[in-house]
Amino acid sequence: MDIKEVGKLAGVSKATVSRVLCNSPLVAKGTRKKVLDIIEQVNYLPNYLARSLKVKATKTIGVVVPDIGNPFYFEVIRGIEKILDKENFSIMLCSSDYNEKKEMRYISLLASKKVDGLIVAPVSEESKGVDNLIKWEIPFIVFDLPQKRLKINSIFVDHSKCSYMATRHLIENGHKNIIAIDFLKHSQASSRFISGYLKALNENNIPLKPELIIEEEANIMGGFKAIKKFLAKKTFFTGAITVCDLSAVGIYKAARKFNFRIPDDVSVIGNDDIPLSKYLNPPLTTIHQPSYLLGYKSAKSLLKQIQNKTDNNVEVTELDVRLIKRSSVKKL
Amino acid sequence: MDIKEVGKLAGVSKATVSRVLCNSPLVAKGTRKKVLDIIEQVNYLPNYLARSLKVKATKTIGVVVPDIGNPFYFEVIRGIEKILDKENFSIMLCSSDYNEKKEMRYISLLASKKVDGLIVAPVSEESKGVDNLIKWEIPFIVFDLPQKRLKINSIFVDHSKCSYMATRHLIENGHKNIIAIDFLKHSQASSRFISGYLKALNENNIPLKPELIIEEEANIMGGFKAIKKFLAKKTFFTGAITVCDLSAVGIYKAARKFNFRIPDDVSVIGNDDIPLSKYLNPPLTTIHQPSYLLGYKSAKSLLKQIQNKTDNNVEVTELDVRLIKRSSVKKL
DNA sequence: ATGAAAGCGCTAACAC
DNA sequence: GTGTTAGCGCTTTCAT
Repeated sequence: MDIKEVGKLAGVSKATVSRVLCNSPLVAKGTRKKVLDIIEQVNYLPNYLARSLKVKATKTIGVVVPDIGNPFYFEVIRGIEKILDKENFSIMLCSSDYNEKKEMRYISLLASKKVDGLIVAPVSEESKGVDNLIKWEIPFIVFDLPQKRLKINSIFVDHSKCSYMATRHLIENGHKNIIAIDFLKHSQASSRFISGYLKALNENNIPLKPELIIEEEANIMGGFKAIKKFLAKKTFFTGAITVCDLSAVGIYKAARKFNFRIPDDVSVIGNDDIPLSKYLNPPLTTIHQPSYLLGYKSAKSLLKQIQNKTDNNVEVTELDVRLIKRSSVKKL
Repeated sequence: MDIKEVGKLAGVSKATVSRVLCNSPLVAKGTRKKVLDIIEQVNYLPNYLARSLKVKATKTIGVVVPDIGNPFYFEVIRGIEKILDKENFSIMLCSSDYNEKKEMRYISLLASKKVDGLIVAPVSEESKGVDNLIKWEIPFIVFDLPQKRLKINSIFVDHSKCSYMATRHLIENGHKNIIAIDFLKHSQASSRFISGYLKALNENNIPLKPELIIEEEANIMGGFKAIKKFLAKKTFFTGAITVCDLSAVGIYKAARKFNFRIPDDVSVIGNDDIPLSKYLNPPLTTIHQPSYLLGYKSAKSLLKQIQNKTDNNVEVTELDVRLIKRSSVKKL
C-alpha cells in the first residue's frame, strides 16, 4: 500500500495524498478528510525510507559508545534520549566495545544509513572514525574523551583530573601503595587516567611503581580480574583507584571472594558515580561525572548544529567533576 | 558523490559500480580493482537509504522497552545487541516510559522507518501497538509481558510467579503485613504482579488489605515515594515486595532518610536481579529473571523469523525464575 | 562482462 | 487546489 493506491481509492492523485501527509495547507478541507479517511481505513503506513531519500534527512541520529552495558553510558543515553525525543528524532545505538576497528565500522555504517548526525564517545583520543566524519561532512559531536585535534565540537570531562583527585584523596588519607585499574586499550594510546594518577604521586613525592598499574576491561569482571592478578603476584597495596565504578564493584566482588575488607584492608575510589554507587556496601567513594548532562548537552548541541547549517563555530565544553566522599576509604 | 560519479571516474557505468559494491561475481577482475581504487580515493560512501528502498530491507531492527534507564532492560538490550551485531543488524532503540500512547507512536515510527523487525516489551498485556504490527505484517517478537491473544511469538517470564514466590518467602519468614509496590500503570490494566501476591496471601489465609498495595514509577524515586506515602499514613508493615530491583533500592534510600533498618525493621524482596543487587547494603534478596537471555533469545527468534519468511509457526517460550536469598529478609 | 533502463515510494517544482 | 512529472541513489532485469 503506497500513496498512489491511497490516491486511487480517494479519487485524487498521489501528490495530493503526499500533501495531506505533509500537512501542507494547499489542500481543500473536503479532500483532506476524504484522504484521511482512506488512510485510516486501509491502515496505510508512510514509507519514511522513500521520504528520507527525497528530502535528504532521516530524523535519526547515531550514538556510539564504548560499552552499552555500563550504567555510566546508560545515563548519558538517557540524557540524549530526553532531548531527542522532544524533537522527534530516533536513536540508532551502537556499542564499540572499546574497540577502534568496531568503532570505525559503526561510524561508517551509521553514515551510510544517512543519520542526520552522530554522537560518539570515541575509544581513543585520535579516533579514525571521527576523522572520516569530518571528511564526509556529517554533523557530529564527541563526548567523554576529548580529541587531540582541536577544532571539533566536543563536551567532556578531564579524565586526568578525576584520577588526580582520587589519588590525592587516597594520599591525604595516608595511602602510599595505590593500584590503578585502567580500562583495557586495544591500541597503545596514552591514558589520561594514568597521567592524573602520576601527577598526584609526583606532587607528593611518592615514587611510581609501574607494577601497580593494570589494564582490564572496564566492568565488574575486569575489576575482579585485576585484583586477582595483584593477589597472585602478592603485590602490596592499601588503596585502589579505578577508571569506572563498575571496575570498583569488581573489587567488591573480589573482597568477598578473597576475604579482605573494604575499606579496612583496602580503600577504593571509583570514577563516574553511577546511580547505584551510594547504595553499595560500603557506599562507594567516587568522582562524580555529570553523565546525564553529558548526554543532554551533547544532543542539544548536535541538534543546533543540524538545524542551523550555517553556524560553523565549534564548541568545546569541559564539565566539572567532584569528589564524592562516602565510606570506601579509610584513614591509615 | 554517488555511484554514477564513481562510475564516470572509473570509466564504467553505474551498474558496474553497483555490482562491485554488492560483491557480484559478474565483474572482471581488472574492472573491479579500478572501481575499488576510485572508491577508496574519493572516499565514497554508499547510500543505504536508496539501497534499502530498492531491496526492501534495512538490516535494522527496532527495540522498544518501557524504561531505558532500568538496568534490567539494559541487560536485555545487551543480549539483543550480542546476536544482532553478529548478523550485522543495527538497533533502533526507543523507550516507551511505561506509556501506551508513546509505545504506539514508537511502533508506528519504527514501522514507517521500515525496520526489518521489532522486539518489544509491551507496557500492557493488550498492546495496541502489537495489534498494528500484526495488521502491517511486520515480523516481531514480544518479551517480558506475555500478551493475552495467544498466537504471537513471545518469550517471557511469569510475573505473577515472581510476586508469588517473593510473597511466600516473606510469609514463611513470619511476615504478615507485606506491602506490594507495583509499577505505575497509565491505564487500568490488571496486574500479574499483584495477582501472584494475592495468591500467596490467599494460600496462607492472610486477609488482603488493599491499602498495602501501591503503584509508583518503577525506579528508585518511585520506591522511595511509596515508602514515604506509607509512612505518612502510618501504615504498619514488616515486609515489602517490589516490581523491580530499582524500586527496592528506593526502599533502601528511604531507609537512610527515615531511619529504619533493612532487614531489621523491614524485610524487602526485589524482582529481576540486576547485576548490582548482590553488592547493595544489605545484599538484596530478589527473584532472578534471565534478562540477558531474554534479549538473546528474542533476537535469535526474530532473526529466524525474518530470514525464513515461510516458517510461520509461532513460538511461545516461558523462562524460569528463581528466588535468590541474600540478606534483606529477616525471620520474625 | 558490461550498459541501458525501469522502478523502489516519496516530494516538490511546475503547470493548469 | 490539484495533477503531472522529474528526480532522490540505488539494484536488477534485459539486451548486447
